[in-house]
Amino acid sequence: MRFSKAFIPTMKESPADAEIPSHKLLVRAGFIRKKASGLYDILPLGTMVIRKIERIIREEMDRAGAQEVILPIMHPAELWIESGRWEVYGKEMIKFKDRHGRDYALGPTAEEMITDLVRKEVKSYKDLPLNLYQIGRKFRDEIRPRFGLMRAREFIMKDAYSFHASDEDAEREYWNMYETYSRIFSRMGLEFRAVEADTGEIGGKFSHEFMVIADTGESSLVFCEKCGYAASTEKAEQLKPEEPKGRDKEFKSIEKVATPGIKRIEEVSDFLNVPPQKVLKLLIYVVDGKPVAVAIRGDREVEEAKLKAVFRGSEVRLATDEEIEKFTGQPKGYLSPVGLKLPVYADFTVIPMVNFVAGAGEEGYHLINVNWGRDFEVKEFVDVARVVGGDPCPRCGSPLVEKRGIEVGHIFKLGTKYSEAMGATFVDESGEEKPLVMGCYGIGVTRVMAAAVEQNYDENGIIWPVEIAPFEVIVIPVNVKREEVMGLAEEIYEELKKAGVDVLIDDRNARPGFKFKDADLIGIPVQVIVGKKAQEGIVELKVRKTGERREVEKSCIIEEIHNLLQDLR
RNA sequence: CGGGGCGUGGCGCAGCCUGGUCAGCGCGCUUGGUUCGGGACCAAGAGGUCGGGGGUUCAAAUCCCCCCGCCCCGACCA
Repeated sequence: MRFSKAFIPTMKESPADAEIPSHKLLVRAGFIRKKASGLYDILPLGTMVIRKIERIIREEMDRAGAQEVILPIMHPAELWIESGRWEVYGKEMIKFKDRHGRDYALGPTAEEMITDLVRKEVKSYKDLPLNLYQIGRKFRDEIRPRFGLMRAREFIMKDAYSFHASDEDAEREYWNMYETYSRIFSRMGLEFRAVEADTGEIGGKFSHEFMVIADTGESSLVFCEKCGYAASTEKAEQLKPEEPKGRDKEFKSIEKVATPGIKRIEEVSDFLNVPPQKVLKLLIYVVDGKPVAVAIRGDREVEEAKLKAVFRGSEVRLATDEEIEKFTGQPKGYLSPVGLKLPVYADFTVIPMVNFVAGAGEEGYHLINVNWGRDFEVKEFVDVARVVGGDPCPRCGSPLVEKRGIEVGHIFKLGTKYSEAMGATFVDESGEEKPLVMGCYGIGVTRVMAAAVEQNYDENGIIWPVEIAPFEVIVIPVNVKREEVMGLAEEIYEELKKAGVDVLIDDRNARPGFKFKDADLIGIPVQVIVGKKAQEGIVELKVRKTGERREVEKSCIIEEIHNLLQDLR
């Protein structure tokens, strides 16, 4: 590709509406342009990156035994009504009517579409298992699209769906996809973690999110460097502490102290001069309309996703002030587990607590030297606290590391949710009709592009991993008017092309500094600078990532570049 | 949806409070020339319904009303 002919509109300044690095840089470097909120044009460079990402995904999915299909983007409403999701998916789905008044949606995901296809064609266990995938556009009318490609309303996704005769086989495929995804993201040169994820209403342990590690990530995760445990903080478990032996021997007598106007944990902690870890926080939640009292150590936070899982609720929220009064008869800010009308569920963090502070159940007073078991009963110890970095690993006890991540992939064992709703059945070996067992597996292709930038950039621009870089090499003739410079540059360019290297030549009649800036900005991994020593047949190789430069004699350029690219992979 | 901010040539912005001499700057673009290893310089140019509509006024980018678009934030006192 010749830069002079290519559509690569770079710019010096970041667009005013871009916030995060990937958004700014992808726009500045000419990979994308915004069309409207959450909608982007993907320019030639961006398209090249997307194609490379897709190619890796295709190769690995095919290798794993999946087969590619292309399903309509327009989804007939009937299928969504059948699965019960027409209403549930609600506002996020873009719905419209055709000229006959029939309802359709632009597909946000394709469980219904694929299940419909498979239920019509698959009748016997002999046709199973089956894993079908597609790479295409998805539409989600997000409440608030943001961060460029990170949360767009139209995006490219690879979605795969597998069908099985048994739970065991679905599980086997789940782990097959787990391995496949790990290979895919490794090949892309990304630092990632597969974390145990919250499974929402479906339940079970079979859901992993693949997170690209980046400070700007929307979700947080913890992992153990020793045993490999990794989980989203929406899911991460706590190591259950032992109840200290003889803790009752330490019990002091409970006392009521005046704490006028002191409500918040920090205020209480300051006022009574005790660390927040010695204060009990009591929260009233409403789980599917019913009040639940949850006690937790004062410095910790409740992870609502975990709470939801523990109480198997579909809707969890904090109680309002009025509800608190109604449910407990106590004033907000001074809630006490002692004498509480509701059963107290206590987080694991409460187990080791002794002689702690709690509200007194009346305005302006707290209790000190409170002890569970003596002063109030704990109905059950539950694991609802949000795990943070430094907490012990639930598997091996080593300290966990906490990082932020961008979710680029998600694998899920669906079970029979859709097959039952939509009557997708098969006949097994004994002639019995059963629902198909399903799994689904997604990768956000456009998001991978953004995440790769988010993880790989510096003050000068993007630094693409070789495997997904739009070009592997850029040849920069420093002065296109000097024959020996241009001649050598062209020669190298042709040779690299012949050698199968993706190469761009910056044949623009521009000053060198300008070209260097652009080359850094668009992030091509290896730069070949043809300049001063062209006459002697010597060029300079520069590695974008490290800034390392070395002079190379013309005859060994191809070999040197191959080695460099190999090292960078 | 609630809260905040923004909308002025392709991009980044100033001007708005205190209406008039306010259509401006930098970058980019065109032409000519000089330059040529880290976003050059000189000269001459082109390019704008000041988001849209309505209103106030002798006069509106500027004040008022409505609409549209874009960005950011949105639980954790129990």
